[in-house]
Amino acid sequence: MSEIRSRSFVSAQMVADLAGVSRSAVSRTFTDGASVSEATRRKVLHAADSLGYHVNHLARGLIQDRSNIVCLVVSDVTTPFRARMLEILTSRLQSIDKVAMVINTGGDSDSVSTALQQALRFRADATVVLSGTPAASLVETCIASGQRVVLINRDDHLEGSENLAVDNEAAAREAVFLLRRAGCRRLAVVSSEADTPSLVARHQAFTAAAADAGAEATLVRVGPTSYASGVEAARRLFSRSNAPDGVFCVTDLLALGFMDAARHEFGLAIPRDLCVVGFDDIEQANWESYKLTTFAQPAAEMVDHIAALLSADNAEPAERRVFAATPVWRRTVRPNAL
Amino acid sequence: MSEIRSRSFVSAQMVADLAGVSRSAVSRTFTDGASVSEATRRKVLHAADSLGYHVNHLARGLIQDRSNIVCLVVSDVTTPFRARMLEILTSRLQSIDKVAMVINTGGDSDSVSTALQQALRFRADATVVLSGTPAASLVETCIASGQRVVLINRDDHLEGSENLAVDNEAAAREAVFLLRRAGCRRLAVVSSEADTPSLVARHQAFTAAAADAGAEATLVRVGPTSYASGVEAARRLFSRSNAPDGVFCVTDLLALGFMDAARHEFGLAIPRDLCVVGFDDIEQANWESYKLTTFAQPAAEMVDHIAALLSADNAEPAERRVFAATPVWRRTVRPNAL
DNA sequence: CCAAAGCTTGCACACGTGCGCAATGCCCGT
DNA sequence: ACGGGCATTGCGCACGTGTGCAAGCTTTGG
Repeated sequence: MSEIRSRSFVSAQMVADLAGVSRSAVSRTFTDGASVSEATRRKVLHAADSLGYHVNHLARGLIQDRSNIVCLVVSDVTTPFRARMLEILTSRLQSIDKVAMVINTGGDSDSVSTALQQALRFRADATVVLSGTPAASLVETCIASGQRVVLINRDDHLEGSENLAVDNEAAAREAVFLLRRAGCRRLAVVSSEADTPSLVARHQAFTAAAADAGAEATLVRVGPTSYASGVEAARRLFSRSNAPDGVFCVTDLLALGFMDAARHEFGLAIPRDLCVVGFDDIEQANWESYKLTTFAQPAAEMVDHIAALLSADNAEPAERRVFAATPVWRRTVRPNAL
Repeated sequence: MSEIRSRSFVSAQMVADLAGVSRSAVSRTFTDGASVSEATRRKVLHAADSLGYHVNHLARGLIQDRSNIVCLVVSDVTTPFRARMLEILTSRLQSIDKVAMVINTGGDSDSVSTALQQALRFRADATVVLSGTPAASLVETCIASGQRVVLINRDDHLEGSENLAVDNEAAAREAVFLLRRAGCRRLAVVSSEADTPSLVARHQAFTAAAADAGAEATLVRVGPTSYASGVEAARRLFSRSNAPDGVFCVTDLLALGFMDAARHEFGLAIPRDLCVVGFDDIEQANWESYKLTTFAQPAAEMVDHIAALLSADNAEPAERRVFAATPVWRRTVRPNAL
């Protein structure tokens, strides 16, 4: 039984032959709003079902001016916040009859270009860049080809792209306010060495806001944006003299590592000895061991907005849309009245 | 400036015109192993670059017997283990020149069928089912059409599908052994109400192994497979008399919730009062607040195996491949010599 | 009973590509 | 010089689909 396994998808022609109608009738049966009589429609559906026919979306995408494919460019999917964006985006896209093609850029900007090329090659209707910095020239090509390009948390506004961002500055200012109201004297901000625009914006805004308030904030940047980096940041901050008592971590993941090290390696009590504020509101921030006070990114709203952008087919002028990050009060910052 | 935004991808013909060659030459330039002289190749590449040309993979997939698309059917992407599988799978697929199309089934088995239909419609080379139970008839259609179908942690061996599984029974037996060696007298196993075959296999094997060892194990099944369910399971187990002192949680996520509730709500010390064993070895299991002793699923090896399956084009007889889950020793089980 | 109008249906073209086939040009050995 | 072999090139077909157009059929109104 060494039969050759070759592709043998059933085509509309085969369905038409079995149903005794023309191929057009088959095509119309599976096209919304096309004119088919109920009788032939039933014949076609019956034949299609018994043959296991499914419309070839590759061929359909060749004819129509949309492939119903949306490319998601992302790196580091294991990061809880990214995973959540993926979760919401994929199911939301399906609800508007599109399908997600996920391209993992593995971090380096070189492969972001590769990702955009894949988006072009598969004639994606749109490309959503969740992480990484795309080459401007490729973005131009995408837009010139009629693709939509959605950039999330990028500073550089590329001509013709849609931009979503979170108001990092406001959140960072509010973090300073919360920590100082809790009575914290020595502030610090923990970030990573990644040059992600949103992370840089957060720690820069934090130090600026601290300076405005007459306080000084030490900045620590460690490795990648991970739990381990949070641990390492705590080691650096608490090994030196003049250790901070109020810390803003630009990411929940950093905050959780930071808290664990502060507690278990340095015996600090949170929020008594140390107040911590995070950013993202990942699921783990609400775990009993952490109960991290943090800023929630409105992931669902952002995805809704993206879905609306992709559904609307009018060539509206690309606008930058800013979302507010709202504080989620838990137990790592002392309450107002100290 | 109300110009209509219409799809205007550049085709091979346009490149050919600009380069002064035939369209075939353009096609061959972008086809591996085709015969093109260095001179025309350069002309074509130059023209393609200045026009922003990218091969249309939809059209290519129409001709060839492979689309280079692999469909990943998954639900609940935020679950750390699923996110890790996605992370590894997407990047591994890219390394063998395939691209991942992710279909989120949102849990219900109805949409698993929808997912398989999408895989058929986009003429995917293969479909990898990471979660959910696909309808047998649709799987048959996929295989009859020449698609590969890879099922992960499914019991029912569907004809023609490739099956990967983890040796849940062996791990569950070893969990019993570890807990009894640590001196635990009253065993329990925490699972969810989901009918995922692998989870059911784990808790069934655990109770069976416990019975073999002359011990009895209480089984608690709570809601979905989540952190919150672990919390709830702990509440149920420790509110009753005869509380367990050795618990196997069929998932790390359950274990972490279970530990947090045991510690913070019931004041138990781990591993002194209570030993806990998990399964999956997600990143959070290694966090300082948990340091969970668990069984590691060999995600990378499984993905390598999938990649090998998809690269090989021989129609080898579908075989069920079982991977061993190896114990990762951390700090939630008392060491051997008590 | 007839004309007009509406609904269905089949034909044929187009989408962008890979590849088989034949033709052309070039190089080399005798 | 000449024939044979080889690399390169262009032509044209095929892939599976959506859709405009015209023809056929059915219904309706008078």
